[in-house]
Amino acid sequence: MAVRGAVPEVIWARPERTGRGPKPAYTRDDIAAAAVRIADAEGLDAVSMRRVAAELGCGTMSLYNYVPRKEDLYELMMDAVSAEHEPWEPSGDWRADLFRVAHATRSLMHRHPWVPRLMSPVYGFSPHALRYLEHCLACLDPLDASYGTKIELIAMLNGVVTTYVRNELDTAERVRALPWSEDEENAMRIAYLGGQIASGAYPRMAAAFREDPGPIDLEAVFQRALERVVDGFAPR
Amino acid sequence: MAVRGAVPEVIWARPERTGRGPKPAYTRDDIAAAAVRIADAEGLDAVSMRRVAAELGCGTMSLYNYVPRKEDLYELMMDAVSAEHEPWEPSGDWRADLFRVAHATRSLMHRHPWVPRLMSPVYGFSPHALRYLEHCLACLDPLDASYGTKIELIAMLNGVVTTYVRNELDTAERVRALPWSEDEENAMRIAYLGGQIASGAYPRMAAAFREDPGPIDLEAVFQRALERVVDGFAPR
DNA sequence: CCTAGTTACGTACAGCGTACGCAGTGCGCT
DNA sequence: AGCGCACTGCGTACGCTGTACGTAACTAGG
Repeated sequence: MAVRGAVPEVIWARPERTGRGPKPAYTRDDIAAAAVRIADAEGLDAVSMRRVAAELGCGTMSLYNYVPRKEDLYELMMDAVSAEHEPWEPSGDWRADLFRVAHATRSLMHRHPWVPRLMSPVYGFSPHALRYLEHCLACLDPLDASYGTKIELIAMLNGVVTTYVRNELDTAERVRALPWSEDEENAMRIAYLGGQIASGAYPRMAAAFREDPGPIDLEAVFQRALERVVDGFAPR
Repeated sequence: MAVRGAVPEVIWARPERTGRGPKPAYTRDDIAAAAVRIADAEGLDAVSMRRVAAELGCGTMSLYNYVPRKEDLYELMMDAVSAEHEPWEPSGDWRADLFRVAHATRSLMHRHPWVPRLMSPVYGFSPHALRYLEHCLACLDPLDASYGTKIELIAMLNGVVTTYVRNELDTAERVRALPWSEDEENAMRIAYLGGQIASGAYPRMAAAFREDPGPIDLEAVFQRALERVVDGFAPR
């Protein structure tokens, strides 16, 4: 009896090729790459089984031979982008190495703006995600702490990076679903916010808006956030 | 000419009642409460325009008189749960007050497990979200820092709380969409992870798993994370 | 060689967001 | 007072989604 449809099994435990029957026309990498290409160009919501199949040039239902559920397609996508994280030799300065990893993750998310939306611990155990985690732990070898603490630190740093970049990209990613332009979206939100502030109901918010911050350097704000998190864990 | 369908306007700027025509049968609060009830009981994906209309006892398209787009329904839901955040008189100990806010947010998310998935800066400017933000700033009055820094701190703390609770609830929320049970899901992931670790390709991960952490106290891990973030901002 | 298991793919179904048309209602203006 | 218009309520319909299922072609193991 052939295994049809979804079955309780991680996609990575499924062999790509079993030996019997015709040779598969595509690899998992082909499929993941096609899905990533669509998500990069048209947003995550454009990634449908039909659309990916069309991108590959096969029938919709053929895709289900490779990917039992849409959820598994997301898992392939997240693993594919994790593969962009090429591990390097740790320098011995764990703090600097951690910052380097964080900046690499941020730029990865800028290349693939849908990643923050998909970020979840359940995708943290794909082959390339494990390689990434192992590399982070290698960077932390010089730090004298338990693995439990190190993993807490990595999780928190990843969380902060994700949150931060999500805030950077959120409107940009969601604007695709809007029936109007990003400018109109921003204009209307600012107009409403201005009205609320002017109402006097939120005096501290009003004061915050009056405070002149000077030019905002997103890169600097990000770096500052990273340093604060790391300092909270291991004060210098 | 009547305003039909979506128009570039925040839902909060739309008056609930304009004076002309028959009296609306429902208030925004009714609608938000119905949607929240469904999301709490059956998960966020069960919240569809049809389902909410059915819950209210009206035709699907009648809902569009109140809520121009589904996105606005989410905005109503997020404001409705923000309203559960009743501001209190700050104690003068901003650190303790911040922790109290964070714990309240965490327990709110446990009551409404779909909140982390919806958490986004764009919902941060609804009436009750503004009230919440103003209250956080009030708690930070004793802290000698610019409003810019204070807002960075609040944003980071909220981000950490969201990330943390999302990790707690993620599988539980997503298990509803799975064609198998949560136990099977966990079992298969652990089985795969165990195999990978045993392969020897991830020595530090393997060491981390051999390390006996003793009983894990989620509450303590959470509190520790909060303290680390706050310490990173304002070392004692 | 045979046959079981696999690939490929068309059809079909239930559900989604929502555009549009029309009937009925009651406020505001003349 | 009464006309007209803005509004509410709602049924229908369109294009989209994930995916269950049936069928035909193919190929490797016994």
